[in-house]
Amino acid sequence: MHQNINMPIAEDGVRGRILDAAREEFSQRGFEASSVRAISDSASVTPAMINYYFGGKRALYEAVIVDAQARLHSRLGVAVADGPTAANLAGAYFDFLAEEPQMQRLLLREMLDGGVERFPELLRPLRALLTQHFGGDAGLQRALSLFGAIAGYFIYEPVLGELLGEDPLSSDALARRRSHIIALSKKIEEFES
Amino acid sequence: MHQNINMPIAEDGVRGRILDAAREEFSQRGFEASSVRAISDSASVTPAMINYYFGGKRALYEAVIVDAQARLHSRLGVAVADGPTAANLAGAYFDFLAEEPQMQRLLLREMLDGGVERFPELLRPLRALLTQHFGGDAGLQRALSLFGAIAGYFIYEPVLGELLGEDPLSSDALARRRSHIIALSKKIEEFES
DNA sequence: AACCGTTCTAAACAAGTGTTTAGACCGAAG
DNA sequence: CTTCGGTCTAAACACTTGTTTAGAACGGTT
Repeated sequence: MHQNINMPIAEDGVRGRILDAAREEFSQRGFEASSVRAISDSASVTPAMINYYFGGKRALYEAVIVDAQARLHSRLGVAVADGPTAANLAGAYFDFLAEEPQMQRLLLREMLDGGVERFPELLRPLRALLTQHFGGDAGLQRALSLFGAIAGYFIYEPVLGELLGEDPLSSDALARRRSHIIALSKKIEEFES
Repeated sequence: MHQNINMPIAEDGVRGRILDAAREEFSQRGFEASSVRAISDSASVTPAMINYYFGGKRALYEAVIVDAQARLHSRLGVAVADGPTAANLAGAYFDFLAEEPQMQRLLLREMLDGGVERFPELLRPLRALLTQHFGGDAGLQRALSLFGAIAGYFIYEPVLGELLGEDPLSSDALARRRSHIIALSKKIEEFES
Protein backbone atom coordinates (compact mmCIF):
# COMPACT_ATOMS: atom_id res chain seq x y z
CA MET A 1 0.00 0.00 0.00
CA HIS A 2 2.18 2.80 -1.29
CA GLN A 3 1.87 6.24 0.15
CA ASN A 4 3.70 9.47 0.60
CA ILE A 5 4.36 10.03 -3.06
CA ASN A 6 6.33 13.26 -2.91
CA MET A 7 3.38 15.38 -3.90
CA PRO A 8 2.02 16.87 -0.67
CA ILE A 9 -1.71 17.33 -0.47
CA ALA A 10 -1.25 20.53 1.48
CA GLU A 11 0.64 23.68 0.67
CA ASP A 12 1.82 26.36 3.06
CA GLY A 13 0.50 29.88 3.31
CA VAL A 14 -2.73 31.51 2.31
CA ARG A 15 -2.81 29.99 -1.14
CA GLY A 16 -2.52 26.51 0.35
CA ARG A 17 -5.26 27.16 2.91
CA ILE A 18 -7.59 28.27 0.14
CA LEU A 19 -6.75 25.22 -1.95
CA ASP A 20 -7.43 22.90 0.97
CA ALA A 21 -10.71 24.56 1.85
CA ALA A 22 -11.74 24.52 -1.80
CA ARG A 23 -10.98 20.83 -2.23
CA GLU A 24 -13.09 20.06 0.81
CA GLU A 25 -15.99 22.30 -0.21
CA PHE A 26 -16.01 21.30 -3.88
CA SER A 27 -15.86 17.59 -3.10
CA GLN A 28 -18.62 17.92 -0.53
CA ARG A 29 -21.06 20.14 -2.42
CA GLY A 30 -19.97 20.18 -6.04
CA PHE A 31 -18.84 23.16 -8.06
CA GLU A 32 -22.05 25.09 -8.53
CA ALA A 33 -23.36 24.54 -5.04
CA SER A 34 -20.10 25.62 -3.46
CA SER A 35 -19.97 29.25 -2.49
CA VAL A 36 -16.85 31.35 -2.71
CA ARG A 37 -17.71 32.88 0.64
CA ALA A 38 -17.96 29.50 2.34
CA ILE A 39 -14.53 28.57 1.03
CA SER A 40 -12.97 31.85 2.04
CA ASP A 41 -14.57 31.66 5.49
CA SER A 42 -13.27 28.16 6.06
CA ALA A 43 -9.81 29.33 4.98
CA SER A 44 -10.06 32.39 7.27
CA VAL A 45 -9.69 34.72 4.34
CA THR A 46 -11.58 37.41 2.49
CA PRO A 47 -13.55 36.36 -0.62
CA ALA A 48 -11.47 38.78 -2.64
CA MET A 49 -8.35 36.78 -1.86
CA ILE A 50 -9.65 33.91 -3.97
CA ASN A 51 -9.68 36.15 -7.00
CA TYR A 52 -6.34 37.60 -6.00
CA TYR A 53 -4.63 34.22 -5.87
CA PHE A 54 -6.56 32.22 -8.41
CA GLY A 55 -8.49 34.63 -10.57
CA GLY A 56 -11.98 33.38 -9.85
CA LYS A 57 -14.11 30.50 -8.68
CA ARG A 58 -13.76 28.47 -11.85
CA ALA A 59 -9.99 28.90 -11.93
CA LEU A 60 -9.78 27.81 -8.31
CA TYR A 61 -11.78 24.71 -9.16
CA GLU A 62 -9.48 23.90 -12.05
CA ALA A 63 -6.48 24.30 -9.77
CA VAL A 64 -7.99 21.74 -7.43
CA ILE A 65 -8.62 19.29 -10.26
CA VAL A 66 -5.19 19.69 -11.80
CA ASP A 67 -3.73 19.12 -8.35
CA ALA A 68 -5.68 15.86 -7.96
CA GLN A 69 -4.85 14.70 -11.44
CA ALA A 70 -1.13 15.15 -10.80
CA ARG A 71 -1.30 12.91 -7.76
CA LEU A 72 -3.34 10.24 -9.54
CA HIS A 73 -0.91 10.15 -12.46
CA SER A 74 2.13 9.92 -10.25
CA ARG A 75 0.50 7.06 -8.40
CA LEU A 76 -0.27 5.15 -11.58
CA GLY A 77 3.26 5.84 -12.74
CA VAL A 78 4.92 4.04 -9.87
CA ALA A 79 2.44 1.18 -10.21
CA VAL A 80 3.44 0.66 -13.83
CA ALA A 81 7.11 0.85 -12.86
CA ASP A 82 6.47 -1.95 -10.37
CA GLY A 83 5.21 -4.04 -13.23
CA PRO A 84 2.02 -3.31 -15.18
CA THR A 85 -0.01 -6.25 -13.97
CA ALA A 86 -3.74 -5.97 -13.44
CA ALA A 87 -3.18 -6.46 -9.72
CA ASN A 88 -0.70 -3.58 -9.53
CA LEU A 89 -2.92 -1.21 -11.47
CA ALA A 90 -5.94 -2.19 -9.44
CA GLY A 91 -4.00 -1.75 -6.22
CA ALA A 92 -2.73 1.69 -7.20
CA TYR A 93 -6.20 2.87 -8.14
CA PHE A 94 -7.66 1.42 -4.97
CA ASP A 95 -5.02 3.11 -2.83
CA PHE A 96 -5.57 6.45 -4.50
CA LEU A 97 -9.28 6.33 -3.76
CA ALA A 98 -8.76 4.91 -0.29
CA GLU A 99 -6.27 7.53 0.83
CA GLU A 100 -8.11 10.45 -0.70
CA PRO A 101 -11.83 9.75 -0.51
CA GLN A 102 -12.43 13.44 -1.21
CA MET A 103 -10.93 12.86 -4.62
CA GLN A 104 -13.28 10.04 -5.45
CA ARG A 105 -16.19 12.39 -4.84
CA LEU A 106 -14.56 15.23 -6.72
CA LEU A 107 -13.67 13.18 -9.79
CA LEU A 108 -17.07 11.57 -9.80
CA ARG A 109 -18.78 14.94 -9.69
CA GLU A 110 -16.56 16.25 -12.43
CA MET A 111 -17.42 13.25 -14.57
CA LEU A 112 -21.12 13.79 -13.96
CA ASP A 113 -20.96 17.51 -14.65
CA GLY A 114 -18.58 17.73 -17.54
CA GLY A 115 -18.05 14.30 -18.96
CA VAL A 116 -14.41 14.15 -19.91
CA GLU A 117 -14.42 17.13 -22.22
CA ARG A 118 -13.42 19.63 -19.60
CA PHE A 119 -10.23 18.00 -18.41
CA PRO A 120 -9.11 15.70 -21.20
CA GLU A 121 -5.83 15.00 -19.41
CA LEU A 122 -7.63 13.72 -16.36
CA LEU A 123 -8.08 10.11 -17.33
CA ARG A 124 -5.76 9.93 -20.33
CA PRO A 125 -3.02 7.88 -18.63
CA LEU A 126 -5.61 5.59 -17.14
CA ARG A 127 -7.14 5.04 -20.56
CA ALA A 128 -3.74 4.44 -22.08
CA LEU A 129 -3.01 1.82 -19.46
CA LEU A 130 -6.33 0.17 -20.05
CA THR A 131 -5.98 -0.16 -23.80
CA GLN A 132 -2.38 -1.24 -23.39
CA HIS A 133 -2.85 -3.92 -20.79
CA PHE A 134 -6.42 -5.01 -21.40
CA GLY A 135 -6.51 -5.14 -25.18
CA GLY A 136 -9.46 -6.18 -27.29
CA ASP A 137 -13.12 -6.05 -26.43
CA ALA A 138 -13.01 -8.96 -24.00
CA GLY A 139 -10.08 -7.38 -22.17
CA LEU A 140 -11.87 -4.07 -22.00
CA GLN A 141 -14.95 -5.73 -20.54
CA ARG A 142 -12.79 -7.28 -17.85
CA ALA A 143 -11.06 -3.98 -17.10
CA LEU A 144 -14.40 -2.21 -16.81
CA SER A 145 -15.59 -4.80 -14.35
CA LEU A 146 -12.44 -4.59 -12.29
CA PHE A 147 -12.25 -0.81 -12.08
CA GLY A 148 -15.98 -0.61 -11.55
CA ALA A 149 -15.69 -3.01 -8.65
CA ILE A 150 -12.97 -0.81 -7.17
CA ALA A 151 -14.81 2.46 -7.60
CA GLY A 152 -18.15 0.98 -6.58
CA TYR A 153 -16.97 0.40 -3.04
CA PHE A 154 -16.20 4.08 -2.56
CA ILE A 155 -19.24 5.26 -4.45
CA TYR A 156 -21.59 3.19 -2.34
CA GLU A 157 -19.55 3.90 0.77
CA PRO A 158 -22.28 6.01 2.44
CA VAL A 159 -24.62 3.01 2.27
CA LEU A 160 -22.15 0.36 3.29
CA GLY A 161 -21.83 1.28 6.96
CA GLU A 162 -24.72 -0.78 8.29
CA LEU A 163 -24.19 -3.46 5.69
CA LEU A 164 -20.64 -4.12 6.79
CA GLY A 165 -21.23 -3.41 10.44
CA GLU A 166 -18.21 -1.14 10.51
CA ASP A 167 -16.89 2.06 8.97
CA PRO A 168 -16.14 1.19 5.32
CA LEU A 169 -13.18 3.55 5.43
CA SER A 170 -11.62 2.05 8.55
CA SER A 171 -8.24 0.50 7.90
CA ASP A 172 -9.61 -2.96 8.71
CA ALA A 173 -12.45 -2.74 6.23
CA LEU A 174 -10.20 -1.19 3.61
CA ALA A 175 -7.60 -3.92 4.00
CA ARG A 176 -10.28 -6.57 3.66
CA ARG A 177 -11.67 -4.90 0.58
CA ARG A 178 -8.25 -4.42 -0.93
CA SER A 179 -7.31 -8.07 -0.64
CA HIS A 180 -10.62 -9.05 -2.20
CA ILE A 181 -9.94 -6.68 -5.09
CA ILE A 182 -6.44 -8.06 -5.64
CA ALA A 183 -7.82 -11.58 -5.63
CA LEU A 184 -10.56 -10.49 -8.01
CA SER A 185 -8.04 -8.88 -10.34
CA LYS A 186 -6.14 -12.15 -10.62
CA LYS A 187 -9.32 -14.15 -11.03
CA ILE A 188 -10.59 -11.78 -13.68
CA GLU A 189 -7.42 -12.05 -15.74
CA GLU A 190 -8.02 -15.73 -16.32
CA PHE A 191 -11.64 -15.10 -17.14
CA GLU A 192 -12.78 -15.54 -20.73
CA SER A 193 -15.86 -13.50 -21.51
CA MET B 1 -34.37 -7.51 -20.98
CA HIS B 2 -37.58 -6.59 -19.26
CA GLN B 3 -39.23 -3.29 -19.94
CA ASN B 4 -42.50 -1.49 -19.82
CA ILE B 5 -43.17 -2.05 -16.14
CA ASN B 6 -46.56 -0.43 -15.77
CA MET B 7 -45.16 2.71 -14.23
CA PRO B 8 -44.97 5.31 -16.99
CA ILE B 9 -42.03 7.67 -16.89
CA ALA B 10 -44.22 10.46 -18.21
CA GLU B 11 -47.42 11.93 -16.93
CA ASP B 12 -49.95 14.02 -18.81
CA GLY B 13 -50.65 17.67 -18.32
CA VAL B 14 -48.71 20.52 -16.81
CA ARG B 15 -47.65 18.60 -13.73
CA GLY B 16 -46.20 15.86 -15.88
CA ARG B 17 -44.34 18.28 -18.11
CA ILE B 18 -42.76 19.89 -15.05
CA LEU B 19 -41.79 16.51 -13.65
CA ASP B 20 -40.16 15.48 -16.92
CA ALA B 21 -38.25 18.72 -17.27
CA ALA B 22 -37.17 18.52 -13.64
CA ARG B 23 -35.90 14.96 -13.99
CA GLU B 24 -33.84 16.00 -16.99
CA GLU B 25 -32.47 19.17 -15.39
CA PHE B 26 -31.74 17.65 -11.98
CA SER B 27 -29.99 14.63 -13.45
CA GLN B 28 -27.94 16.83 -15.76
CA ARG B 29 -26.90 19.56 -13.35
CA GLY B 30 -27.66 18.35 -9.85
CA PHE B 31 -30.08 19.87 -7.36
CA GLU B 32 -28.31 23.05 -6.35
CA ALA B 33 -27.08 23.92 -9.82
CA SER B 34 -30.52 23.45 -11.34
CA SER B 35 -32.56 26.59 -11.61
CA VAL B 36 -36.30 26.70 -11.19
CA ARG B 37 -36.51 29.06 -14.12
CA ALA B 38 -34.64 26.67 -16.42
CA ILE B 39 -37.03 23.89 -15.49
CA SER B 40 -40.11 26.02 -15.95
CA ASP B 41 -38.83 27.35 -19.27
CA SER B 42 -38.18 23.86 -20.57
CA ALA B 43 -41.67 22.86 -19.47
CA SER B 44 -43.17 25.97 -21.13
CA VAL B 45 -44.55 27.16 -17.84
CA THR B 46 -44.22 30.04 -15.40
CA PRO B 47 -41.80 29.58 -12.47
CA ALA B 48 -44.70 30.14 -10.14
CA MET B 49 -46.38 27.00 -11.43
CA ILE B 50 -43.69 24.88 -9.83
CA ASN B 51 -44.67 26.21 -6.45
CA TYR B 52 -48.31 25.89 -7.31
CA TYR B 53 -48.04 22.21 -8.18
CA PHE B 54 -45.22 21.03 -5.96
CA GLY B 55 -44.70 23.64 -3.28
CA GLY B 56 -41.11 24.52 -4.05
CA LYS B 57 -37.87 23.44 -5.63
CA ARG B 58 -36.94 20.95 -2.93
CA ALA B 59 -40.39 19.33 -2.97
CA LEU B 60 -40.20 19.00 -6.75
CA TYR B 61 -36.84 17.29 -6.41
CA GLU B 62 -38.23 14.88 -3.86
CA ALA B 63 -41.12 14.09 -6.17
CA VAL B 64 -38.63 13.18 -8.88
CA ILE B 65 -36.64 10.93 -6.52
CA VAL B 66 -39.69 9.17 -5.14
CA ASP B 67 -40.81 8.58 -8.70
CA ALA B 68 -37.48 6.98 -9.60
CA GLN B 69 -37.38 4.92 -6.46
CA ALA B 70 -40.79 3.47 -7.24
CA ARG B 71 -39.64 2.25 -10.62
CA LEU B 72 -36.42 0.78 -9.27
CA HIS B 73 -38.28 -1.12 -6.57
CA SER B 74 -40.84 -2.49 -8.94
CA ARG B 75 -38.06 -3.66 -11.23
CA LEU B 76 -36.23 -5.44 -8.44
CA GLY B 77 -39.51 -6.95 -7.34
CA VAL B 78 -40.14 -8.76 -10.60
CA ALA B 79 -36.51 -9.91 -10.67
CA VAL B 80 -36.89 -11.54 -7.27
CA ALA B 81 -40.15 -13.12 -8.38
CA ASP B 82 -38.27 -14.64 -11.32
CA GLY B 83 -35.94 -16.27 -8.82
CA PRO B 84 -33.52 -14.35 -6.62
CA THR B 85 -30.32 -15.51 -8.26
CA ALA B 86 -27.31 -13.24 -8.54
CA ALA B 87 -27.74 -13.22 -12.30
CA ASN B 88 -31.37 -12.12 -12.08
CA LEU B 89 -30.63 -9.36 -9.60
CA ALA B 90 -27.65 -8.18 -11.61
CA GLY B 91 -29.70 -8.24 -14.79
CA ALA B 92 -32.52 -6.24 -13.25
CA TYR B 93 -30.17 -3.63 -11.90
CA PHE B 94 -28.35 -3.43 -15.22
CA ASP B 95 -31.58 -3.03 -17.14
CA PHE B 96 -32.78 -0.28 -14.83
CA LEU B 97 -29.61 1.71 -15.38
CA ALA B 98 -29.51 0.94 -19.09
CA GLU B 99 -33.05 2.00 -19.80
CA GLU B 100 -32.95 5.08 -17.62
CA PRO B 101 -29.43 6.50 -17.74
CA GLN B 102 -30.82 9.74 -16.32
CA MET B 103 -31.61 7.84 -13.18
CA GLN B 104 -28.09 6.56 -12.74
CA ARG B 105 -26.88 10.15 -12.74
CA LEU B 106 -29.66 11.30 -10.45
CA LEU B 107 -29.19 8.55 -7.89
CA LEU B 108 -25.44 8.99 -7.99
CA ARG B 109 -25.77 12.69 -7.36
CA GLU B 110 -28.20 12.10 -4.54
CA MET B 111 -25.78 9.64 -2.96
CA LEU B 112 -22.96 12.15 -3.27
CA ASP B 113 -24.99 15.02 -1.88
CA GLY B 114 -26.96 13.40 0.85
CA GLY B 115 -25.55 9.98 1.52
CA VAL B 116 -28.50 7.80 2.22
CA GLU B 117 -29.96 9.81 5.08
CA ARG B 118 -32.22 11.88 2.95
CA PHE B 119 -34.15 9.10 1.26
CA PRO B 120 -33.76 6.07 3.51
CA GLU B 121 -36.25 4.11 1.43
CA LEU B 122 -34.24 4.58 -1.71
CA LEU B 123 -31.89 1.64 -1.43
CA ARG B 124 -33.60 -0.29 1.34
CA PRO B 125 -34.94 -3.12 -0.86
CA LEU B 126 -31.62 -3.38 -2.62
CA ARG B 127 -29.85 -3.67 0.72
CA ALA B 128 -32.33 -6.24 1.92
CA LEU B 129 -31.73 -8.31 -1.18
CA LEU B 130 -28.00 -8.06 -0.76
CA THR B 131 -27.91 -9.21 2.84
CA GLN B 132 -30.44 -11.90 2.03
CA HIS B 133 -28.76 -13.39 -1.00
CA PHE B 134 -25.12 -12.55 -0.41
CA GLY B 135 -24.77 -13.32 3.28
CA GLY B 136 -21.59 -13.06 5.29
CA ASP B 137 -18.58 -10.86 4.68
CA ALA B 138 -17.31 -12.87 1.73
CA GLY B 139 -20.72 -12.76 0.07
CA LEU B 140 -20.94 -9.04 0.65
CA GLN B 141 -17.55 -8.50 -0.94
CA ARG B 142 -18.71 -10.42 -3.99
CA ALA B 143 -21.95 -8.45 -4.18
CA LEU B 144 -20.05 -5.17 -3.94
CA SER B 145 -17.82 -6.22 -6.78
CA LEU B 146 -20.72 -7.31 -8.92
CA PHE B 147 -22.88 -4.24 -8.43
CA GLY B 148 -19.83 -2.01 -8.69
CA ALA B 149 -18.99 -3.59 -12.02
CA ILE B 150 -22.54 -2.93 -13.19
CA ALA B 151 -22.69 0.68 -12.05
CA GLY B 152 -19.13 1.40 -13.13
CA TYR B 153 -20.01 0.97 -16.78
CA PHE B 154 -22.63 3.70 -16.61
CA ILE B 155 -20.57 5.91 -14.36
CA TYR B 156 -17.60 5.85 -16.70
CA GLU B 157 -19.88 5.95 -19.71
CA PRO B 158 -18.77 9.44 -20.80
CA VAL B 159 -15.20 8.17 -21.07
CA LEU B 160 -15.96 4.87 -22.72
CA GLY B 161 -16.88 6.18 -26.15
CA GLU B 162 -13.42 6.23 -27.70
CA LEU B 163 -12.33 3.22 -25.67
CA LEU B 164 -15.08 1.03 -27.08
CA GLY B 165 -15.11 2.63 -30.50
CA GLU B 166 -18.89 2.94 -30.30
CA ASP B 167 -21.60 4.58 -28.26
CA PRO B 168 -21.58 2.78 -24.88
CA LEU B 169 -25.36 3.21 -24.70
CA SER B 170 -26.04 1.75 -28.13
CA SER B 171 -28.06 -1.44 -27.97
CA ASP B 172 -25.13 -3.44 -29.35
CA ALA B 173 -22.69 -2.23 -26.72
CA LEU B 174 -25.28 -2.64 -23.99
CA ALA B 175 -26.07 -6.20 -25.04
CA ARG B 176 -22.39 -7.06 -25.06
CA ARG B 177 -21.90 -5.51 -21.64
CA ARG B 178 -24.97 -7.21 -20.25
CA SER B 179 -23.89 -10.66 -21.30
CA HIS B 180 -20.48 -10.03 -19.76
CA ILE B 181 -22.15 -8.97 -16.53
CA ILE B 182 -24.34 -12.06 -16.44
CA ALA B 183 -21.31 -14.25 -17.05
CA LEU B 184 -19.44 -12.37 -14.35
CA SER B 185 -22.28 -12.81 -11.89
CA LYS B 186 -22.16 -16.56 -12.35
CA LYS B 187 -18.38 -16.64 -12.18
CA ILE B 188 -18.40 -14.51 -9.05
CA GLU B 189 -20.84 -16.77 -7.26
CA GLU B 190 -18.36 -19.63 -7.35
CA PHE B 191 -15.56 -17.33 -6.18
CA GLU B 192 -14.16 -17.79 -2.68
CA SER B 193 -12.54 -14.59 -1.38
C1' DA C 1 -76.22 36.49 -15.55
C1' DA C 2 -73.61 36.11 -11.38
C1' DC C 3 -70.71 33.37 -8.70
C1' DC C 4 -67.15 30.09 -7.80
C1' DG C 5 -62.81 27.50 -7.42
C1' DT C 6 -59.05 26.24 -10.24
C1' DT C 7 -55.41 27.39 -13.12
C1' DC C 8 -52.20 30.52 -14.61
C1' DT C 9 -49.42 35.08 -15.37
C1' DA C 10 -46.51 39.14 -14.66
C1' DA C 11 -44.23 41.55 -11.40
C1' DA C 12 -41.96 42.17 -7.38
C1' DC C 13 -39.36 40.49 -3.23
C1' DA C 14 -35.41 39.62 -0.19
C1' DA C 15 -31.38 37.02 -0.06
C1' DG C 16 -27.38 35.20 -1.92
C1' DT C 17 -24.12 34.84 -5.93
C1' DG C 18 -19.19 35.85 -8.04
C1' DT C 19 -16.49 39.68 -8.86
C1' DT C 20 -14.50 44.46 -8.71
C1' DT C 21 -12.95 48.52 -6.62
C1' DA C 22 -10.52 51.84 -3.78
C1' DG C 23 -7.59 51.99 -0.45
C1' DA C 24 -5.16 50.45 3.93
C1' DC C 25 -1.29 47.90 5.72
C1' DC C 26 3.41 46.22 5.85
C1' DG C 27 8.22 44.90 5.24
C1' DA C 28 12.11 45.77 2.31
C1' DA C 29 14.92 48.75 -0.91
C1' DG C 30 16.69 53.22 -2.18
C1' DC D 1 12.28 58.85 5.84
C1' DT D 2 10.25 57.77 1.64
C1' DT D 3 8.83 54.85 -1.85
C1' DC D 4 7.30 50.81 -3.74
C1' DG D 5 5.37 46.20 -4.77
C1' DG D 6 2.97 42.71 -2.72
C1' DT D 7 -0.75 41.42 0.45
C1' DC D 8 -5.07 42.07 2.26
C1' DT D 9 -9.75 44.29 3.67
C1' DA D 10 -14.40 46.35 3.59
C1' DA D 11 -17.72 47.81 0.70
C1' DA D 12 -20.10 47.95 -3.25
C1' DC D 13 -21.31 46.03 -7.85
C1' DA D 14 -24.61 43.83 -11.05
C1' DC D 15 -26.90 39.67 -11.35
C1' DT D 16 -29.37 35.44 -10.36
C1' DT D 17 -31.67 32.77 -7.09
C1' DG D 18 -36.31 30.67 -5.01
C1' DT D 19 -40.51 32.34 -3.58
C1' DT D 20 -44.64 35.35 -2.94
C1' DT D 21 -48.19 38.36 -4.31
C1' DA D 22 -52.17 40.41 -6.59
C1' DG D 23 -54.95 39.62 -9.94
C1' DA D 24 -56.43 37.99 -14.66
C1' DA D 25 -58.55 34.23 -17.41
C1' DC D 26 -61.11 30.25 -17.72
C1' DG D 27 -64.91 26.75 -17.27
C1' DG D 28 -68.65 24.93 -14.87
C1' DT D 29 -72.71 25.49 -11.55
C1' DT D 30 -76.55 27.70 -9.71
